[in-house]
Amino acid sequence: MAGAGATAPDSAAPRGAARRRALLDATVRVIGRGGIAAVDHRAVAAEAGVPLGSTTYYFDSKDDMVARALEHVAEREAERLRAESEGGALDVGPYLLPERLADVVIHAWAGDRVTLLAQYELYLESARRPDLRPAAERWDRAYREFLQHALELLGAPDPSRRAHLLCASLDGLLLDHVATASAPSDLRSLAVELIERIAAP
Amino acid sequence: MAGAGATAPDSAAPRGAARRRALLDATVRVIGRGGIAAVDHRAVAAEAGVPLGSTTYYFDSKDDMVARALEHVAEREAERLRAESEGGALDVGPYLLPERLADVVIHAWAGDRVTLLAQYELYLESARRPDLRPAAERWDRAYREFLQHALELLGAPDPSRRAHLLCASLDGLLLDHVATASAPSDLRSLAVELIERIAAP
DNA sequence: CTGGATCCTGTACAGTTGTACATGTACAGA
DNA sequence: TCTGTACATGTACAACTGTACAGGATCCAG
Repeated sequence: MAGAGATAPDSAAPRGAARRRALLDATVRVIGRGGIAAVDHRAVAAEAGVPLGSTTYYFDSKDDMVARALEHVAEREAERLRAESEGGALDVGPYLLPERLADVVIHAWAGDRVTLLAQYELYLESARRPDLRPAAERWDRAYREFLQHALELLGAPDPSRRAHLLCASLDGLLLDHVATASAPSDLRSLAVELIERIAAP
Repeated sequence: MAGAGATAPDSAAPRGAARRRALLDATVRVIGRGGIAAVDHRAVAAEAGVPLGSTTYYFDSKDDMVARALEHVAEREAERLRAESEGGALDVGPYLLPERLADVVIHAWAGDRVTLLAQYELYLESARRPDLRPAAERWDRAYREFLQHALELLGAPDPSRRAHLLCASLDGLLLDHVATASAPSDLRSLAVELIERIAAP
């Protein structure tokens, strides 16, 4: 109680944290629906249901807003994958693992095309803005570690390289899916085949 | 005048065609460097070295400009792949074909990161704008037909499905490459492995 | 040469957008 | 209760952007 902050229940979560998060979610939705070109203070504020002034209170600039939005989704995805990995999502036999893996990778996104589009948009933006690279790289790393773990369970050789390959391939598959709005069942079947082929000795 | 135009040597290429193309190329460069968000009449005009007024003369609107830019790159890519396929680019033995194929897919892009970024940006935009879908689909189809032809040469079963899989996977690999600016030699080696695995019986 | 079509461009302007800031309000600690 | 700090927002404005358009240059058939 003495020394470090005692009475404050949550010094890491200042009062405005919820609103800040709401603004970030709104930014992601705006990007998903209209691309980064559609991001402006007024659109984001309206989407979040807050007044215009809030956007300049929580973010230094428009670029900052986009940068935080990337960190936001990257952090969320990384955490989700870690949780999925530590929880027993992959604890099925090697025969079922490819299906299970495909579901984990796909399912979380299948329902939310807008967020998925925003993720690609932000990922692409990170190719152009060096300040966005660290967050994008953490995201990538979490994704690959997740896949590597699965590949190890499948007994695939050189799992690090295979994870790289699988990460990129599945990304492409998902991009194709989101662009063409293909049927989810087709996507799943293609993902499973891809996983099996890349895991094969 | 009577009947079909006789004297006109090139009724399909009106006088301003070159300038129009220059504007489209400029648009692609602007997109590649700053995303679709960076596209505005003045930036494109400056990039093309033409006055502002030209942009409104050749395009109905900013959206139209972006749409034509997508059609421009899609058409160019489709033609390139068809030419590559009909010229003997793939006429090597099945042992060398994967390497050759990887080179064709990669090499044309390796040198021009900006154009590649623009292509992804535009492809993503086509996921949001229905009017861009036809061009994006023609692009996709040309890409897949090229890959299918190669897969047939490799004796892969179900080449249509495999081409779909390979198309998406290579796209993902390239996206990863362009985002992380990875070494081209790594990219090539990964692409070859992917081709071999997807072509395998 | 003439007339008309096409090509071209500088300028103007209304609408939009990023951002600053003055003016508050809520709340924790003294 | 007082006070400082974080939270909040309406308003203002300079800069930017899309687009219209008047007027001019160039070309070519007749």
